[in-house]
Amino acid sequence: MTLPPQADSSRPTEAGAAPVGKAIPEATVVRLAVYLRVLGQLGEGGAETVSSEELASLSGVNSATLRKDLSHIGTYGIRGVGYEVAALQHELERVLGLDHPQAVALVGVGNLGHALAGYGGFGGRGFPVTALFDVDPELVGSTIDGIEVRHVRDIAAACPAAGVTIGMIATPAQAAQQVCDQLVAAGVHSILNFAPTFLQVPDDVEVRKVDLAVELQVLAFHVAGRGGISEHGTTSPRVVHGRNGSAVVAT
Amino acid sequence: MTLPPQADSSRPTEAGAAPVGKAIPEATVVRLAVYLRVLGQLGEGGAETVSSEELASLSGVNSATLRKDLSHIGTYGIRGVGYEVAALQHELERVLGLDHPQAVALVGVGNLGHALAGYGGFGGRGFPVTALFDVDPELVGSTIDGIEVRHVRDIAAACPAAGVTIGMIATPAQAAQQVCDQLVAAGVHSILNFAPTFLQVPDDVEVRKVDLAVELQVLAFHVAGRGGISEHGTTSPRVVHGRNGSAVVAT
DNA sequence: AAGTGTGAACAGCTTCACAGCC
DNA sequence: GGCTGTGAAGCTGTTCACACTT
Repeated sequence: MTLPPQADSSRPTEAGAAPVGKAIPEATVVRLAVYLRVLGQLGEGGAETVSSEELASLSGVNSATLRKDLSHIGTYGIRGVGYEVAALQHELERVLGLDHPQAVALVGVGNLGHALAGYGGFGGRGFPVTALFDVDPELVGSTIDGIEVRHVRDIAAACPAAGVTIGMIATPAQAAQQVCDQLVAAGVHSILNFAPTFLQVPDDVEVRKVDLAVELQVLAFHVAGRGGISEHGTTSPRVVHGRNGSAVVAT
Repeated sequence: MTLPPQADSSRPTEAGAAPVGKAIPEATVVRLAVYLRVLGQLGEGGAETVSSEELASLSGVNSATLRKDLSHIGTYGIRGVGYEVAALQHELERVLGLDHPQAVALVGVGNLGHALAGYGGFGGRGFPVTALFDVDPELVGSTIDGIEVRHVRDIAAACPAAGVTIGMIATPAQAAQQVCDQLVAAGVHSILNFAPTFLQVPDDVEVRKVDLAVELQVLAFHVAGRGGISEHGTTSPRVVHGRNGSAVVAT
């Protein structure tokens, strides 16, 4: 067994016709999502413009990093002033593909899955959960927030019908690969994996993983005394510390 | 498929006296946790030794990366043979600080928090949840899996008493910073943050973040067509595959 | 005066390639 | 012969520093 040695990070591959010239680094994409959230909070707070310094600080990154990130998507700042909150927000939404909702399918409605299904945050933010699957006879047929839980074997049929573009796997590890294969067969090319296993997928499928056990173990490592300390993020930024206290975010 | 990485880096800072000579890169620590899981599976399967090639492939990384990672913690391989599964497993547990349990406090027992509290996986893996907190009067006083939910204001008193070393924040964004400050005041130096906000903490506190909205947005970006495609991991590794497993879903 | 955009320096992590040991 | 351990090379992403704009 072996595999394609692919090894890179950002790919030069241009899959679609994006209005952007070059490829955007993965690390940058992650931060763009963070900036977008902060911009939303700033907008609610009534701010019209923000400086790179301020936006960076609220996002937990270095201001040079932020400016470079934004330079990847074009130039939307005003020298001497900063960025227009609303304009930048819309631009980021467009780049991230949030201008139209992405239907999500959730497989595995056990403990964690059930919580994810009921987690209102998704639907409101452009990620409506439109399909639920499980194998447990007790669950299949029941409904959660108005969505019926169907049997995993229906994935191939139900996902396309529901317009699903993103799949979330919250099953036990042993089942994850199989479920993943079914999602892929159903045309789902983006998967968020909560199961503690490495998923093998074709080259045109994107998998992101959230592994709670690993997160805790990394923290344990730091508790044990080794390692430096800083604000890392799984998803988040680099380091940077801030100052303790002050600066409260609006939300 | 491929994949890059992550989001964080490492710090040179040496916080404690570890038996290891140099500092271990953050990226390496994350992968060590992954290797440990795979070793556990191999051990259950009866394997005595593994080659770097096999372990790497099952973990989704390049074999050279794996060997370099292990070289950071000393030399436990046998040239011409591979690694002893059990020995390496114990060594990794030791390095990650898993030889004694880390008590976890969970703040925010709403939707997600409740699922995390009930998620049996933690206690069994050395991370017993020993304290729960919330502000909702409906929840305070109730018990989940035998643990009483206490009011957030008791954090400072209850955490030290329960021997808490790791805190998990699953509150709404607006409350997160305040809760974080209280955990820090209670002596908790390692925090796993599920709230969508950047937490400001003193230099000696480690924060890791899990942001579901960001994960979905990054996936949306790929659905939208930009970006290369690969197996990324929030937490996870690089590439390479494992084998397709059979097994049925159990939930 | 203030703040963006960016070339260039820097740092860290990954991969190669091979010497050395079993 | 097979496989680990590791110096060296290659990359990617981050940070600096400053020219340029408003």
